[in-house]
Amino acid sequence: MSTYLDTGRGANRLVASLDAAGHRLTGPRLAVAELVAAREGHFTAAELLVDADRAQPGIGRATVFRTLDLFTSLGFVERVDLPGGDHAYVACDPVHHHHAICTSCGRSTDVDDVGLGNVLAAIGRRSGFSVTAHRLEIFGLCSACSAERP
Amino acid sequence: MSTYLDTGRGANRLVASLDAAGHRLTGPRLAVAELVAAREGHFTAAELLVDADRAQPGIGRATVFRTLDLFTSLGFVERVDLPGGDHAYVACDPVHHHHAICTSCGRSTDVDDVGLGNVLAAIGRRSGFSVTAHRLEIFGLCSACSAERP
DNA sequence: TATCTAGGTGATACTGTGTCTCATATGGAT
DNA sequence: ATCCATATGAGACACAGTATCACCTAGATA
Repeated sequence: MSTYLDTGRGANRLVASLDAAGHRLTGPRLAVAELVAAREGHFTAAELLVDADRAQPGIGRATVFRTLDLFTSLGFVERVDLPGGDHAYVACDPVHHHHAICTSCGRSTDVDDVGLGNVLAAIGRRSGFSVTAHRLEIFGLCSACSAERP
Repeated sequence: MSTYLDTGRGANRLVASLDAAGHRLTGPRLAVAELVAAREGHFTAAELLVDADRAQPGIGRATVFRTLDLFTSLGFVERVDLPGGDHAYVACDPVHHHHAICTSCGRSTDVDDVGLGNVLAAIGRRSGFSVTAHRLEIFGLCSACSAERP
């Protein structure tokens, strides 16, 4: 779970990032940042829209999507595709990593590349494919949930 | 690239699969199967709809989607998510594997699990996560395209 | 071969996500 | 305090995918 979008200490990072990329720090952006940070695990655009409307009535639908896009491009949020094919978003650290998504509670854990690089290199060697990007999503039960239902 | 949906020899497999699962072999299904097999690499639903309308005018939009769903559940087709976030489909073998998608020509190559199992096991061990499913998509240049533009 | 029926189809309307446009508002540089 | 590029909100739009429902047909049965 990320802390990069938390209000307080974490917000500094967001502000710095927006600033560095020449984006303004606006009310709606802060509001969306707080809503995203408040969410445990992944959420759909629809859920966030409901949140946004409750937290700050009058915030535009387009603005929420735009902000989500912006945060995605800054790496604070990532789009994931659930096993069912639905789209969702998760707050995360702006460094390369992957998500392990709990199918029970919905929370996501960031995991690093533990050896995946080698796997991709092996694939490239075998197939002549020159790998430039990849996406790995992992689904299962987080430690808390698998303890609960063994 | 798969041969499972090819007409001729490959169609046997499709027929057998439909039959085994208690599905009928109908005209529209064969037509869609041929269109999918004729496509090199991934394609969007929209593209297939255009194809379908050209190949067999009168074929219903819903039928194409239904057939795509059916083939997906049989494993002959898989949904992939392009880097841009768009959905696409690819014809493929009905065994567990991953796709390496060429960002230049769009063709996809099936790759097997070369060591990914170990990676997932390592992730599980580290994080206490009990992995039940995963999705790996690889993007880059296929051998032909990377030879062309070095 | 004729009959029967569960499963499949096409037409159409609908839902939901995400985008576009454009007039208005505002952050933050000066 | 002023100014203007950037951001916003409203609402129309585009598109993917689903639901419904009357009709049709593959293929099992007799």
